[in-house]
Amino acid sequence: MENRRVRVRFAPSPTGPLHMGGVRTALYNYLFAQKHGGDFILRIEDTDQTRFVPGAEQYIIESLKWCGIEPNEGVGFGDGPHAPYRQSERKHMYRQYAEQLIDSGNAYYAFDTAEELEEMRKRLEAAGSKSPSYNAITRQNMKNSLTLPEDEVKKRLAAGDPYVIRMKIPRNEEIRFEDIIRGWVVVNTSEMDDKVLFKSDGMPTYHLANVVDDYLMQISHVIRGEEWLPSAPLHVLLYRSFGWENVMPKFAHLPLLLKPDGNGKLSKRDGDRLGFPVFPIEWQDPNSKEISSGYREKGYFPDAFINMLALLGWNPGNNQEIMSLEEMISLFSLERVSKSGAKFDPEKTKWFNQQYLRKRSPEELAEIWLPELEAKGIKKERTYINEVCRLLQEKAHFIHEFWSLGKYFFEAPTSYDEDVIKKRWNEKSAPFFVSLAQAFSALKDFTATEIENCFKATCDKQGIKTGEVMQLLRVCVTGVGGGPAIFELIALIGKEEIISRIYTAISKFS
RNA sequence: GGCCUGUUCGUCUAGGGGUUAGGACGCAUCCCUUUCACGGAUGAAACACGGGUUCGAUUCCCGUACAGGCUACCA
Repeated sequence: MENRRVRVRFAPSPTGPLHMGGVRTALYNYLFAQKHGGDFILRIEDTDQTRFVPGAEQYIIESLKWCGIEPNEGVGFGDGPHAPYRQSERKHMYRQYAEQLIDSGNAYYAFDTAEELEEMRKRLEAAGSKSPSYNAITRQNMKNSLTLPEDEVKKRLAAGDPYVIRMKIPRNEEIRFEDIIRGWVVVNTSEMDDKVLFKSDGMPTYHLANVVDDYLMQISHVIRGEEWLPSAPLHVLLYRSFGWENVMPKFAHLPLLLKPDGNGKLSKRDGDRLGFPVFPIEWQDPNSKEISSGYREKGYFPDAFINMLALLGWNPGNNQEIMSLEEMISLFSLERVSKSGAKFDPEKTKWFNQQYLRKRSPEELAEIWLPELEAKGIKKERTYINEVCRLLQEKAHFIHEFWSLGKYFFEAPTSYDEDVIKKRWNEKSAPFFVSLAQAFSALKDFTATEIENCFKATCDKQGIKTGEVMQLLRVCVTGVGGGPAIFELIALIGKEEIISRIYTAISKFS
């Protein structure tokens, strides 16, 4: 049991787009599995038919693929020995386990209607109960197979009366388990209620399906969000009731992702309000048609996104922050996951993207940028675009900034930085630029060093300090006051075009 | 309300009975670049509070406060 094969799962329900917190949960599962040479399974928990959202499952699969954290077993990633991996397709498997629990005295049939349950809650509240629930005490006053005569139960079942199966939580017992991240957690069963395990629609609830599937799929570690911590004791009890204690997975409950400002967990609303995506890829709600932005569409690199996410609640113990997936795998451990929730920081996310942008080769960047250029009708040799990318990559956080940062690589400026012109352009400027243009046209090798030498020589000849005209030159050829190394830029754009741009500027400002 | 979990710079975090409490993002100043960015340097900035335990607690224990999660025939 101690040396059992590591098998973990990510088990979302397809009720909407996958939130970045969910992506992080998937990531930690993936890292853990890879680290230990184990399996990572994607299981779709669609036991609630009323909350099914078309497209959500496909969205989850596509998101994981984009992030590069692919399960090696499960829905959308190839069937393994435990197929199917969609709980709706496993429906027929659960009833027998619920019945097994009834036979062993750990569960019972309950026939109460929604109205009767509501009535019970009201009654208990009126009587001053702090937490009105269906439990060891209150179940005695309800309609279930513990209170009804045996033949009435049989009659009701035979008649097809709607029923649920509830867990019979024992009285006053301490349930304890050791969470890898949080240590020992102890809960008394008197705080727990008789949770529904099997619904009247013939589907299991999360609790039953989750435990049964984890058992059947031989899951060794359950790594999930902190919101599951309160129900973990129920799951432990379930393993015990089934007699599966010796193969019960180890638990690790991850801290939550919190909103950047104020308090509370990160929600879709925060993204809208503060202007950042909370989803890995774009999602369109099938009903409202409302679109939620995604990191992919916003121009984030998947590895930058994943790197940022990995460090939100985990750190490798050294000061390294930029890590490839491979490095994360080798460094990862659940013991180094922090206990407290982490506020998401959109600014740092941009920084991560910048780091990855700078690490990319100009060729890779060009490849990504190309469609945008083509859409703009730009036709340039690939080597030229590569060079533009090389010059621009130090200046940007995102590829989509390239165009506004460097469109002058493709077309002459149409506007000029007025502040620079106003400050620097004087009666000596026009003659200087005329002689500079002439000197440029005489150059045989139009290279950065030759251009620089030529520029300095012209300054000397005209008795002008380089500082007086350097930025003017930049504005003349690019229209803007800042940018990449000026002489490299000029060399790249090319002699003829540069000379023409200089003459245009002279006529404009004189 | 009840139960569970948590609390180190504004944020992500390292650390851990004796430290100048370290790093990163962001911010500020300076250097580099006659630009912008990058890079470099410097700076402001934290152990929630109160009791214990101890020679000594930010670190261990207990309370309090605050925060979050859960409290469905949702997951």
